[in-house]
Amino acid sequence: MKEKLVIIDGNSLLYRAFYAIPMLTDSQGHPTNAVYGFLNMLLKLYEQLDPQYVAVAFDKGKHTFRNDMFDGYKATRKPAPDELQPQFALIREVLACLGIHILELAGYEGDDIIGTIAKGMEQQQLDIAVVTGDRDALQLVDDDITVYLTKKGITTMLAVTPAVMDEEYGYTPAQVIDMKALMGDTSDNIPGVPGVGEKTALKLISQFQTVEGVYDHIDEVKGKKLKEKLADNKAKAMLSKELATICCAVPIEYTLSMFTPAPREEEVADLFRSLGFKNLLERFAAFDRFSSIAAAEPVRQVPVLTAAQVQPESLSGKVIAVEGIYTEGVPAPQLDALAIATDQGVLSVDASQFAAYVPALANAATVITTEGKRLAKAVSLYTSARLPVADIVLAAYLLDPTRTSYGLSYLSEKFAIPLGEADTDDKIRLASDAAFAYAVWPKVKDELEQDGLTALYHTMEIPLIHTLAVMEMNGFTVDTQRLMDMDRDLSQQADVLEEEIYDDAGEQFNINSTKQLGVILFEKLQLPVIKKTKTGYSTDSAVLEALSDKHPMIPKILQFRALKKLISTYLDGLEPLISQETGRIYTHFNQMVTATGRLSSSDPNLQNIPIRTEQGKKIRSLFVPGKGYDYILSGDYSQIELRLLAHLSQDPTMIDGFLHGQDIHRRTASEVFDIPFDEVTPEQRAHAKAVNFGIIYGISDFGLARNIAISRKQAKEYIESYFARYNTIRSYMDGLVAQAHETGMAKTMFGRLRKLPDINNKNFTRRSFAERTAMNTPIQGSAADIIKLAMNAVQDELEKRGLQSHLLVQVHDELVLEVPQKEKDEVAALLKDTMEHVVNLSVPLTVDIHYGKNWEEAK
DNA sequence: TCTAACACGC
DNA sequence: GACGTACGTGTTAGAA
Repeated sequence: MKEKLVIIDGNSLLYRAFYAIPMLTDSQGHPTNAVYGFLNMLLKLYEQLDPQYVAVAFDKGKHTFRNDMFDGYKATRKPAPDELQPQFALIREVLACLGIHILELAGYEGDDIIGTIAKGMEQQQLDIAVVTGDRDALQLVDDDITVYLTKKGITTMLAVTPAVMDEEYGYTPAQVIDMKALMGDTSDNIPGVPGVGEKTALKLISQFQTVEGVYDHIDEVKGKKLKEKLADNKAKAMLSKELATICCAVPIEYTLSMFTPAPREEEVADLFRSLGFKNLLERFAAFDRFSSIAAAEPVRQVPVLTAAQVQPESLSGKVIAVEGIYTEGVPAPQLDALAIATDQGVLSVDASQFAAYVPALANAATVITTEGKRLAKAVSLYTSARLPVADIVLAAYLLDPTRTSYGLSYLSEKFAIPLGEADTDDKIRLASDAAFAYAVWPKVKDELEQDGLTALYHTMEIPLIHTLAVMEMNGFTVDTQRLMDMDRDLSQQADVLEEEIYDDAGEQFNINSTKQLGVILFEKLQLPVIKKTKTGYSTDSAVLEALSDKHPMIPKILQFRALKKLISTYLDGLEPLISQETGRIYTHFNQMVTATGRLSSSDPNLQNIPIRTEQGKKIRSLFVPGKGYDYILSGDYSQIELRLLAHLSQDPTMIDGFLHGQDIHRRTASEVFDIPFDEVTPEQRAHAKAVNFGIIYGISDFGLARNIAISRKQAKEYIESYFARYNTIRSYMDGLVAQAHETGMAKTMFGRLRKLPDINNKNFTRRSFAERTAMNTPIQGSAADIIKLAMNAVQDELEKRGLQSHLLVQVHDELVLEVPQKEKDEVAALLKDTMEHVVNLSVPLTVDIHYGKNWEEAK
C-alpha cells in the first residue's frame, strides 16, 4: 500500500466550517465555531483517509469572507467584522500544537501552494489527495491526484476522479481553467468575459475545448451578441486564463518530514480544554500519531440518563427542561427528537417513547424550554393538556425587547451559564441545550423578579403562548379558486398597463426597476425631480402623485404599481402557502420581535392584508370561514391608543370627549384650532387626526409635516397648540421623559419595559428619538398588553364554554374569528364583552363588532 | 447574499 | 441651527 499525503486548502475549509457549525463560544465567550468545524473536518480526514502525511495551506493575508463560497446552502448569519480573524489565529495555534505544518507564501493563493506540492510529490510514490471546497482545484484532478470536494458545508466529501468529473460536471480537469477564464470569478479577481456565465462557458468549452480554441474559431460561435462580447474582451479572457491557472512552480521549500505531525504534548490538552473541545481531544488521541496527547478526563458535567432511570411518571411535579428537534408541518410541527433535563441529568428520549413521555410533560411542575410555542404545538398532537411552560427566550425578550435575536450564545453570556460542549451530533447537542436551559432558568426567574416583570411574564405572555399556538394551528381559510381567478384578471390588467406605459415612454424598459423608471421620467421626459434617494431619483408614490398631471403615463405607473403589489405579495405570495389538505393558510405570530410588545406576523404576514383601496379589499374578501363555519367575526378596539392616552394622562378634556362618545379627531380639531365642534372642516379634522396619530406613534414635527404635506414650521405649531390646549397631556409626557432620563427605560401599564440607552446621548437625534420613544411606548405598549390579555381571555372563554368558534388573527387592535351560525350571537357578545372589560380605565373601551361572509365584509 | 427602494398594515 | 427623524414584513432589482 502506498503512503498517503493529504493537502488541505485551509482557507476554503475555514470559511465552510464557519457556516456549517452553529455559533459556539469558548469559556470567555469568543466565537469558536470555525475552529471547531475545521478541527472536526480534520478529524474526519484522519478517520476516513488515515494519511501518513498532512499539510495545511493558507493564502497569506487573505482572510476576508467570500460570499460566493456558500452557494448551495443558506447562511443564517454574517460573521461580525472581527469575528473570523481571531478564529483564524486560533486555528494556527491549534495546528501548531498538534504539530501540523502550515504552508503559506506571500503573493500566492493556497491553491498554488497545493498545486506545487501535489505535482512535486507525484514522483514520491504517494497517494495524493487535495481537500478543498473550491472547484478551482478540480484542474488538479488527473490519474495521480484525487480532489476531495466538501459538500453540504463540511459534512460530506466527494472524491473527484476524472470519471466523477465527467458525470458530475460535464467537463474535464483541463477544461476547468478555460471555463473559469470565460466565466470570471469576482472573488478571485478574475475578470472573465462580461455576460458569460457558467452555462455559456460550458457550451463554448465543450465545443472548442480551450479559450484559444474559441478565438481561433470565433466565427463559428453562435449568437451575434455573444460573438461581439467575446471579440471585445479577448485580452481579458487571455489574462483570466493565466490568473485561473494554478501555478505549480511556487518557490516553496518542503520535505516530506514536515508533514508528519509532532504534537506538543504539554500544551495541546490544555488548549483543547480551554476551548471546550473535550470531545475532539478524545478523538484526536485515538490516533497513534497523536497518542501522546493526554486523553481528556471523561468528566461529564451533566450525567446521561437512561429511560429506565427516568420513567415518564417520575416527571410528575418536577421542574424539568425540554428541547426538541422538529419537522415543520401543518397544522403542528412534528417532534423528531426530544431531550429532557432533570435535576439528575439528561435523558434523550427515543422516538418510540414520545407518546409516553410527551403527555407526561403536562404533569411536570414546570417545563423549561427555549421554544415554548413550537413545543406547545408539537405536544398538542399527543395531548390536549396545556404544558406548564417556562420559556427562557421569551423571558429574555421581556428583559430587553429591543434585541434582534436571543440565541443560545446570548443567553449563555447574559446569564453567565456556559454552553455545553459543541457537537455536530444533533442528539448530543439537544441534550446539552436542555441541560443549559435547566441551568439558566433560576437566573432568568431572578432577573424577571428584579425588573418587576414576573407578573407580566406569568399572567400575560406565558398564557399567550397557548393562545398563539392555537391560532397558528387554526389557520385561515382562503378561497383558492377566487384567488386564482383574481390573479389571472389582475395580471391581465397589469400586462395591459405595462404595454401602455412602454408605448407612452416610447421604449421598453423594466418598469419594476426604480432606477430605470427614474431615467425614463427625469432624463428622457425631463420631468421635474421632486425628491432624491441616496442612490438616485426617487419614484415613490408621493413623487408620482405630484407628477400625475405632468404626463399621461404617471397615473398608469401608479396603477401598475398598486396592481403589481397586490399580485406579487398577496396573490402569488399567498397561493403557495395554502395547504392542499385543508385549504387554510398558517401564519406565525411572533411574540418576541417588537420593541413595544406588539405581535408580528410572518410567513405569511396576515397583519398587512390590504383594506384601504377597493382593489385591496378584494384581496381581503378572499379570507373566508372554513368548512363548518359560517361567518368571519371581528372585534376592533375603537381608538384604543387615544383612550389610553386619556386614561394615563388623566387629561380632563380628552376624558370628557370619550365619556360623551364624541368623534375624537373632530373634538381635537375643535380644541386645537379653537372652533366650535360642529364647524370643524374635513381638512381640519384630518390634520387633527394626523396630530393624534403622531402622538401615538411618537413621530417628530418633520414626520408630521411629511405625512400631511404641511411645512415643518406649521407642524411644529400644530404640536405646540396641541400641547397648549391639552396641557395635562404635556405634563404627563414631560413626566415620562423625565422618568426615562432617570431610569433609562419606558414602562407600560402592565410593567412591560423598554430600555432606552440613548436617552442621555449627546447626539440630539438619538436623544430625541429616545425621548419620543419614552412618550410613545407606554401608549402603544399598553394597547398591546390589553389586547394580549383580551386574546387570552377570549381563548379561555371559548374553551370553557366548549365553543367551536376559533380565533384566527390579531391585527394590533383587532381580533378576527370564524364562527358557525349557531354560535354567532353568543361569540359576538362574548368577544365584545371580553375585549371591553379586560381592563378598567377612566374612559370606556369600546369595541366595534362586525361579521360577514368573508374578512372584507366583517368590517 | 446583501442592500436599497418601495408599499402594505397598524 | 444641525442633527435626520413610528414599526414590522415582503417583493423586486441590482451589485457583488
